[in-house]
Amino acid sequence: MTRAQANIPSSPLGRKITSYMSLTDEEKNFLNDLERNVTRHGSRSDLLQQGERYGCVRVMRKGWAIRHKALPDGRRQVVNFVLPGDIIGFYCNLFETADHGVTTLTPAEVANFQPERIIELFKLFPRLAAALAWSGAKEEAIIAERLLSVGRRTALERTAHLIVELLRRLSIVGLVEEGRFTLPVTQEILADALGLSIVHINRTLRRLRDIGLIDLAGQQITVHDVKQLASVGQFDELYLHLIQAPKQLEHALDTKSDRKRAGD
Amino acid sequence: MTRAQANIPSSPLGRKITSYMSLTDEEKNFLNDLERNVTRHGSRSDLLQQGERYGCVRVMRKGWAIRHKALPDGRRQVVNFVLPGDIIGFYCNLFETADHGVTTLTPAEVANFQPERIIELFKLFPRLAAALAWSGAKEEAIIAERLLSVGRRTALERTAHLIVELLRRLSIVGLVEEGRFTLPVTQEILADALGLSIVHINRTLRRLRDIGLIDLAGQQITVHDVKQLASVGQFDELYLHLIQAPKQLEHALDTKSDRKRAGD
DNA sequence: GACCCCCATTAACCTATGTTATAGATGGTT
DNA sequence: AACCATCTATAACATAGGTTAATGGGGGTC
Repeated sequence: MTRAQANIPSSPLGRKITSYMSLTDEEKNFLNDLERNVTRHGSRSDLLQQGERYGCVRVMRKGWAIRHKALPDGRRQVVNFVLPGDIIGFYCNLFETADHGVTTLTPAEVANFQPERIIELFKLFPRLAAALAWSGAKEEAIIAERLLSVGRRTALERTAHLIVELLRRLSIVGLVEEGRFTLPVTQEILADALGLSIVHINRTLRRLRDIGLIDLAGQQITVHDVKQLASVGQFDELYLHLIQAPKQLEHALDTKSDRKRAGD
Repeated sequence: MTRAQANIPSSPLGRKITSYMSLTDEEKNFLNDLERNVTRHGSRSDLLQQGERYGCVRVMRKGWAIRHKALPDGRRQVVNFVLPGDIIGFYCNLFETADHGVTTLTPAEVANFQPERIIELFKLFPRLAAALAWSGAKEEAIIAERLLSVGRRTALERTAHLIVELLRRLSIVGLVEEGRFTLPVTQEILADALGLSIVHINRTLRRLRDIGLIDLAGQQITVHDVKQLASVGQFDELYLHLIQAPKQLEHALDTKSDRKRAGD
């Protein structure tokens, strides 16, 4: 348990949590240990199939994936994009079977661990438990925002919104350079994420290019004016806050509850 | 701390958790104590406004509410229905401001407690923490399923699906009698939940009535043949499982992690 | 009992988006 | 270099669902 090593969490998960809450060496070691078992997967491979029994909890270390649900007749909805540092099936392991599938979009590096370790974590490291809970709440907020998109935004607004969302999420993990990032996604997947047809997503992207808001070159997308794109997408600042860090989380964990506990 | 009292949790939350996991007296007492501070609200009153700072965590004891998000120009999406026993803003309290509003649809009875008590709960009762985490995951699953509805199901399918969902969720709390329950909801709210216009929801409900799948009399809705309605809505059995109890949760908490812990 | 407001209902018309079809890129494989 | 599978791109056409507008019912309230 070297101090120097422990202070630089090698796990993307640890790095993500560290960005909004400082961790003790013990906590960092636990996280690093969690992610010890890393597997590699090709592009377009299923990490989890809808209807399958949940196996282990996974953390995306490198690459992209999608969470998706399908109807019996094949219609499909992409629920969310899984980006580096994201957790897959954290709580869901408590369910009997998966109600959604997870499929990689690129070659991916994934850390795997047994769900029991989550329970262990809940018992031994309440601060980590709360941090992960927060992370789960964030995921829910993202899905709810997408529901608003699909339910109430026009195709143009939806598409603009998604691009801004991905830009924001990727910048946190350091994957955006001067408004440019890799979008390893076919138009079919975009369509399934936005509840549109593949033809209409094509039309919509064309419009965004014609307006001059984005540039597309293969899988490279460049956003020229984030503010303008955000305004087209009616991107909500509140929702933005959610993607950022909760300042009070650490404070709450360190101060308030210790006080309470002492009083018990 | 009377044993007899503790065994019958008076809190709907406690009752809900008890339905899938047995609780110790200490845990029950903690939950009962959480819900000590009950407030009453009229119909159509805001329990939380979008953009507002989160105040306290709430548990719906009686009545219905909706979680909703709005766009600047007034378009609105109902994210979920809050039914008796549901928690409002559990994890979200870790956020700076609410990204959604919560409004009652009926007179309501709500229990309130400070977010610090959640942290307390995480530190003192890991089993409860896991149970609540599971509850949060269930909520996410419901929202994801609605996303699938709005993104990929037709108006008729969506509407049928929602009715079956509400029927299922309400039966768990004992609010359905012979396929009949109260739907304290205007067509405008249904429209906002399903991403449809108010006119089209009307058309769709008429179709469901004409087919003979449902009966509407004021706020009383009767489902004649759940199976058929579920099949119209492409209601997924997997998703159904999620609404039921997780058999393994208690087991996992009692067995596996204690073993681990002992080994430490 | 007259007035209102909110809500459900329907009809007529309109449009954003879906569907079908075709052609051209792109990139990997033999 | 020819082949194949995917993917993008457009055009032409179809439709599910949106919009506008008008009507009527039910339940408060003065």
